[in-house]
Amino acid sequence: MADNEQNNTDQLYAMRHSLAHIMAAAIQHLWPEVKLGVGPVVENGFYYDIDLGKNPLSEEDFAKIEGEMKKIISADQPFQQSDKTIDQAIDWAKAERQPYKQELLNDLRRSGTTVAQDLDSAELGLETGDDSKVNEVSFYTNGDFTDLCRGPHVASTGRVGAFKLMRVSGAYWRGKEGNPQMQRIYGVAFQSEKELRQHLAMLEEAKKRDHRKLGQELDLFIFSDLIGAGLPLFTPRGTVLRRQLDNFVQEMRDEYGYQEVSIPHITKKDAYIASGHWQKFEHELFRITTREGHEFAMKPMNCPHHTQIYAARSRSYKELPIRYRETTTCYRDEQTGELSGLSRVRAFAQDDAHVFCRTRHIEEEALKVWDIIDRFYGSLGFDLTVRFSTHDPKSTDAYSGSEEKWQSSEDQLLAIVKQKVGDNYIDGVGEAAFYGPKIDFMAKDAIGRTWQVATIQLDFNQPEGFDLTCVNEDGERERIVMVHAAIMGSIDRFLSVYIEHTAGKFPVWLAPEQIRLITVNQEDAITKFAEDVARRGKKLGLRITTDNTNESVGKKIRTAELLKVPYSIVIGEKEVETGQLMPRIRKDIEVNQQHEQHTVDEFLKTVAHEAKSRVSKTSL
RNA sequence: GCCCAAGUAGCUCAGUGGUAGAGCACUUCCAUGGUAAGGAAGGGGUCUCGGGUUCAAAUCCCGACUUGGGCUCCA
Repeated sequence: MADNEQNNTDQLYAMRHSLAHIMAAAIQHLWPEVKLGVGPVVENGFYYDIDLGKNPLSEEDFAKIEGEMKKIISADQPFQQSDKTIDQAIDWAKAERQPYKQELLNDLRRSGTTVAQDLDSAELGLETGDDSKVNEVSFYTNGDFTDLCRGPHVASTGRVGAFKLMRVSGAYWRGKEGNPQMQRIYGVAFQSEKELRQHLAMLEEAKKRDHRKLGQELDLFIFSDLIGAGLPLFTPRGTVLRRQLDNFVQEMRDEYGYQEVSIPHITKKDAYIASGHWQKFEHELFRITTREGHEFAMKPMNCPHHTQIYAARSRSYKELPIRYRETTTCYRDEQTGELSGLSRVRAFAQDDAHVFCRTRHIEEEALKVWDIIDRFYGSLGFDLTVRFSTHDPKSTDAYSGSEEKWQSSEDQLLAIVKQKVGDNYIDGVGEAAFYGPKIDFMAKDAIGRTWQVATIQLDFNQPEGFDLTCVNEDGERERIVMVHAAIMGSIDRFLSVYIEHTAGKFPVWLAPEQIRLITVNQEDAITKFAEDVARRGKKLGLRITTDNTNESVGKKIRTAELLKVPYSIVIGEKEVETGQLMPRIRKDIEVNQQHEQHTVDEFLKTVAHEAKSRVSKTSL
C-alpha cells in the first residue's frame, strides 16, 4: 500500500472511530440514563452498543440522534486524550453509572486483559506492551463526553467526514449468547459526501439484485408457510438453472475420474458417532425415531455414507485414488433466526465429492479440484481469493486428532496453496473443519462483495473413525486419507450469490428460457411458422417457447424483457414471407446487432452453439 | 434460540376501533395488433393462525407461525 493510501486508511479509521464517540455522546445527551457498551469501527462505518433498558430506541429516533450529532460536529470540539490508573478508571465508571465499562475495567485489572474478544482490546485504552499487567488506561474527551478509548481520533469533532445512521439491531453484550441483549446502532461513514453517496447507491443496487426479490420476479423459487421455513421449492425455471450449473461441475469432475454414487437421505445415528459429527452437531440434526424405537437422522452431510461405499470391500493401493461425486440434498436443523433466503436453509443440495487416497496423492487430487474451481468460477465471471483455513491451537477441544497430525496435514495443504498462489492468500486461523484443514475460496461478485463458495478439505480423522484402509505394496493394511471437495458448496447458497452477481441476467447457456417467439397475431400461417421454429429449436436442445397469447405485441415484448429472456423474436407476416428472423437481443448480451436478419437455421444454430460452449456473449 | 420490526387478494401496497381498497396478475368480451403495458366487464380476501379486551377488532393486548435487520452458530 502506498504511503498516502495508508494515511487515508488511517484517517478514515479515526473519523469512523470519532463518529462512534460522537454518536454515543449524542445518545447520552438525549437519553442520559443510557448504559454504553463498546463502539468500534467496522467495514464501511462504525457502531455503538447501548442499553436503554425497557425503552429501546428505534430507527425513528435516528433523525433526532443525527441532529444532535451534527450539533456536536459543528461545535468542533477537540478530542483530548488523558490517562487514568485502573482504580481511578473504575471509580469513574461507577460515578458515571456505566456498568458495562466497569465490567471491562474490572476484567482488565483482574487479568491484564479483558479476556473476551479482540474487539474489546481495540476499544479499551489498552497498551498491552510486553508486560501484560496494565496499570493505566487511556480516555478521550470531547465536550462533555468522556469515554474509555485507545484512540486514535481526529483532532476535533468537525473533521469526521460524511455519515449516516443505518439501522439498529440486537447484539449480545460481548458477543456471548448468555449475556444481556444490547442495541447496536450502525452508521456508515466516509471521507466525502460523494463516497457516502456511492456507498448508498451500491446498497440500493444490492437491494435491486436481492436474490429473494429476483427469485420471485423471475419465477425461480418460492417458500411455502405450509412446507416450512428454510425449505425452498424450485419452480421449473429455477430447476433449469440448478441442473445446468450442476451439469457443468459434474462434467468437469468426470474428466478427472470421478464416479457418481447415490445414497439414501437418512441413516442410523451410529454413522455420526463414528464420524465424530454426533458429539459436535447432535442438536443440529433432524432426528427420526422408527416405530421400533431405532434412532435415525436426516443426513446433514454425505461423507459417512460415501465412506461405506469405499469400505464395502478391501481396496488395493492400485485402485486409489477412488473419487466419488454426488449432488444430493442435506438437512440441518438451523436456528430459525439464522435462516435467510437461499443463503441459509434447512435443506440444501451439495455438489459433494470425496476422494479416498494415499497421502502421496493429496497434492495431485487437490490441484485437480482447484482446476475445476478455476474453470467454473472463471467462466461465470467471478474473481476468487483463497483462504487457508487452519485449526486454532488455542481451542483444542474444537478439533479431532493429534496436534502432530494437524501440523503435518496443514503443512501439506499450505504447500499446495503456495504452489498455486504464492503468498496471495488469507490466513484463516480457527476456520478449519473439526476433522481437518481446508482451502476455502471466496468469490467477489459484480458489485464488489465477497462470498465464501468452494472448498477443498483434507480429512485424516474420518478415515480413522471408519477404519478406512487400503492394502499396500507390502500386503499391509494402510490408513488412507480423504479429500472433501465442493465446487458450488451448496447449490442453493451458490444460486443466491450467482443471482445477485448477474442481477438475474443469466448467460444463454443458463437461461431458463433462451428464446421466446412472440406472435404478432393468432393467424394460422403465423402460428404454424412459430411452431415450426420452436420445433427446430428444441431439436437443437434449445429452451424455446412461444407466446401466442392474445395480447398486444408491445405487452408480450415487455413480459419477455422482464423475465430477462436472452432472445425474443417477433413473428408476423414478414417473417413468414421471408423466412428471416430479426432477434431482439437482451441488452447486456450484445447491443449493436439488434434486429439483424438471420435465416431460421442460421439463428438457431448460432444460439445452440453459444449455449453448448457455455460462453456468456453472443456471437451473432 | 435471542433482540427489534413486519405479515391485508397470486404479486406490490393503501387502509388505525364501526359493511375490506388500488395497480398488476387471472377470467370473459371487444379490438387482429410490428419491438417495453390497446379497451371494457368480471371473479377473487375468515385482513397469517389461536386466544383476549370491547356493544363492535384488519386496527388494541398476549401467544404461535412466517418474513426482514442484526446477534449467536455454521460439518
